[in-house]
Amino acid sequence: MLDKKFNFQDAEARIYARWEDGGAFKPSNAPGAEPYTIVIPPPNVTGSLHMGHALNDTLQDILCRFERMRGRSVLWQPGMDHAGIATQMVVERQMMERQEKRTDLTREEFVERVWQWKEESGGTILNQLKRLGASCDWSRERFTMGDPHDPDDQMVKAVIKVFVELYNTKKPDGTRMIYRDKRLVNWDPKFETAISDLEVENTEVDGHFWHFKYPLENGETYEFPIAHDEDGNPTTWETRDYISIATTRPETMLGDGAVAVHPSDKRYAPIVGKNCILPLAKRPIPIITDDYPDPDFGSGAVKITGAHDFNDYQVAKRNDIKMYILMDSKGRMVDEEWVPEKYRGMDRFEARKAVVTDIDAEGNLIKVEDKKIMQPFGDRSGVVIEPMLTDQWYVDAKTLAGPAIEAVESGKTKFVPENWAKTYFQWMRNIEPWCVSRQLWWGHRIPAWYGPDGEIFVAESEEQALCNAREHYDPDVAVEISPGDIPLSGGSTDDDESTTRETAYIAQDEDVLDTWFSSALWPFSTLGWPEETPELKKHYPTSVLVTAHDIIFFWVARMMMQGLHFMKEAPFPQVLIHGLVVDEHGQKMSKSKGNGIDPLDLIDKFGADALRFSLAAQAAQGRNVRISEPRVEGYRNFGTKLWNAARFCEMNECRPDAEFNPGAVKATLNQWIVHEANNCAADVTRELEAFRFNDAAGAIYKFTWNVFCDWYLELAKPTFMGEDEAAKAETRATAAWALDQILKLLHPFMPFISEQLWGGFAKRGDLITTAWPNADAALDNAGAAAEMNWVIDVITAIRSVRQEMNVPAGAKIPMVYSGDDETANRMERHQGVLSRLARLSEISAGAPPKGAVQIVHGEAIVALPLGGVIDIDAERARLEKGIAKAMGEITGIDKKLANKNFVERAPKEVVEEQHTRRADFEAEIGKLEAALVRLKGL
RNA sequence: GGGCGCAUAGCUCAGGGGUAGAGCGCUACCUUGACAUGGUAGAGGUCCGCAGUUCGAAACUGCGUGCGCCCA
Repeated sequence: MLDKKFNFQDAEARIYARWEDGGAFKPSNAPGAEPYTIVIPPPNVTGSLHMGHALNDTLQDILCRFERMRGRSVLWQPGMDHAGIATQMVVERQMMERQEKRTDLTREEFVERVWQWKEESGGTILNQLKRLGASCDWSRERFTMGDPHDPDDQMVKAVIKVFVELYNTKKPDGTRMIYRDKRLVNWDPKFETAISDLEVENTEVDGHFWHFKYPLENGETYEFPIAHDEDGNPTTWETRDYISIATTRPETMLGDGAVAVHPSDKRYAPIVGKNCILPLAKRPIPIITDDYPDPDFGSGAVKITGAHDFNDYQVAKRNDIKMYILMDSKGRMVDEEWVPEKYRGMDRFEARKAVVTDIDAEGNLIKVEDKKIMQPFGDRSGVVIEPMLTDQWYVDAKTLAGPAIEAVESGKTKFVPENWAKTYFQWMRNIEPWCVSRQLWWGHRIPAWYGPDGEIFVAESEEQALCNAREHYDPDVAVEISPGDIPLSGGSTDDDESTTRETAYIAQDEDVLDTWFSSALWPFSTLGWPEETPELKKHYPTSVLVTAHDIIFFWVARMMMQGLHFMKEAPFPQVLIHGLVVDEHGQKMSKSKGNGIDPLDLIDKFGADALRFSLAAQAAQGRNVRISEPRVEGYRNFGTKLWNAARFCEMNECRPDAEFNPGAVKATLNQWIVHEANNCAADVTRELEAFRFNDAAGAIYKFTWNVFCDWYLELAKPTFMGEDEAAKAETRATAAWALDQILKLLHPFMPFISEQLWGGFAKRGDLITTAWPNADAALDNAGAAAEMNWVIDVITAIRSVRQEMNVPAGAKIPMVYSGDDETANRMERHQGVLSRLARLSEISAGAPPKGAVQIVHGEAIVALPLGGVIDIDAERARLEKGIAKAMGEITGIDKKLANKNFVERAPKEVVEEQHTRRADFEAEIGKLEAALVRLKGL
């Protein structure tokens, strides 16, 4: 006997272990099983499960379980990425607590610490995924940094190979697919590394707008208009010996290389081409024209700081303006001649204050305005990002993007919903060179070595780099790896060498690769690439990628580019973009808002099944998922409902029968539930195939609760309690079969409770690997459906009137019906359930007795003689309300039918339908009016 | 400034050229032998506004309003 409720706390871990130990998560080797593959969007090794993961992984698990039951050879490939900055940050913070600094250690020692940390505390998220029920093949777990104990780890090999191959690929113009360049990057002064655009969060903050005077060189003056008439023509001028500029970042003025105005701006025409003197630095800089300045904004003149502003950088490049680097890696003013001594070494914010004060002291501060400004922050560090001119490695993303765009344009890869293709195209078509170097210690070290002459040797190994270098240098020169960090130029003879050969020392690049550089290879590196493994052959391309839209740029785009380049085929034919998980008010969950809900808490409280079902049931395409406790609680209740239905089945000895043939049942009730279950299977299958998780979940929910529990089991009760052993046996077997259908269809959504109930009834294989129920048109039975729906409607109508007439719920009352032969037959056949569910004392045929409440049900009239208890006024009102409603419908229909255009142009069936409806309402009114007449006869 | 999306019951949302739906909440009644994490019945809607297409628009198109998100 089942307990009163499902004890998920005990069951979940036990069931999960059984699946895993039984090998259910491994791709099957069944002959003919088509592969079905999903690579997990690798969570960050430092991360823990949040709602976004819960949704993402629930949807993937639903698909995997669904396809596994459909007989596919399913591989859900799990693993994590090494999250360069985040991980380094975590380990450094841990060291800080012990009063240690990263720089106290050598690079090797620090990296060793990171690995140690990973062993001890990394990857908690993977265990959390197990609690969610994720059916990943854990034996294939991969990590973007590879396995440190395996010198031949191909996760590492893959990254190096990709880098080297891209470097060695020269385009027709002679440039390489990976190259080194000096460009403006987002610099994070806290982590002292470049970061990607996507790791920058722009936030509006309260700032200031400082207006400065830049005096003209040699005391030049010009007439500047200060008043205009209605047509905008200047009417008053003043003589100026300066140009007015404004900035939100005053400290950058020390790096100005020019002042730009719009070529059409007449106000400044007289001084274009002349110089002004940069305050403080006392450097003459030119006044130039460029389309960038907006004449209507501020003074219309813009200072150009090419090395510290993305817009200015473009202007400076266009106009060949000198760029002055102002800050070091920590954001402190540099010790360079163009920075006045006073500011050197100052922090950038300190320098800002000093610059403003000093310009004011010079009399060149015009005014300060309060202004909302968009400020870039590092999403990990939280500090203000500084645009900086640095040397970095770049991937020629533009070239890689070509095939990636084509794949989506041609439909080889489809976004679901397809709207997201626009976002993808917008990003891809405007793609910038991809900066892949990071100034960190944790990550894949860039396989590039520098020689003393600046020559770069990119190679898959140190040995190969040496080899390349030996070819490059004069045969007389010995080539060795530099013992220090910096390549030693030339060098003297070695002490212990008897030769007098010169030695060229080469040294490896200090930097590491962007984490996404390795994540981009995930769909093939995890399958064994660059080896030609059987897994790679079988599971690439994967079947679908499931992710939220916020990662389209980060990851989807990059996997498309690398997959197409190295595998010559897109990594997935479909990209399913699901919504974000937000709180019950629609707000994005975030730590700072404190509105985050921990999925583990919900699992503890309501079980993994309830959480999963909540997420799936709300995962409508194009919508965010709002999660709230009451909702999850509701689906926990759904599980309990199912549990109790199963318990009821058990009590009534409904045992699954392997020989049972649903197409051969005799009782209408059983034919009907077979029909309904079959429809449900069709619905769930269709919706899952189309990624409409909410509709799939809705279909199984409705069938379970509103069809099977509310009606089938109730309608079956008289049979279970009756004497007809044959009917009892058939109904028992049918109930067991229908419950089995429910368990199978529900399994992808609620794997634990379904598996538990499946195993609770009979000794048979695990549900997880049981065949999915395919809909079978032969099981449709419209006749049975019509009859049972009629029964249900009669019961509902009687119940409704009982409540309305305040008949005590427990009281049994007689019913008298009149109608045609079919009605009589149905009343006869279903009298048991009618009397039970409508609480009738007897059922008889005949004219409605006096003093009876009368229900018009299709062609039949169901009368309930209530004797003295009936309130004649209330009954009259009830009947009149029914008449009024039907008349209202008829009025509407008549209006349509009176419209010539409708009758002539609407499809025949639609017109016909209106006639039928009208006749039905007409008949109903007739019956209701007759009922009124009888009522008056009381 | 560019792009995307949303507006349907008190709340959260499905739906979709002809007849308006769910969950939660609310009201009343019910401890009937699976289930009170339950049952039965009910109240509740100018489907944001305006115009167009159409025989017919809540649905399709355009404009407007309001609210989100992304990119500059």
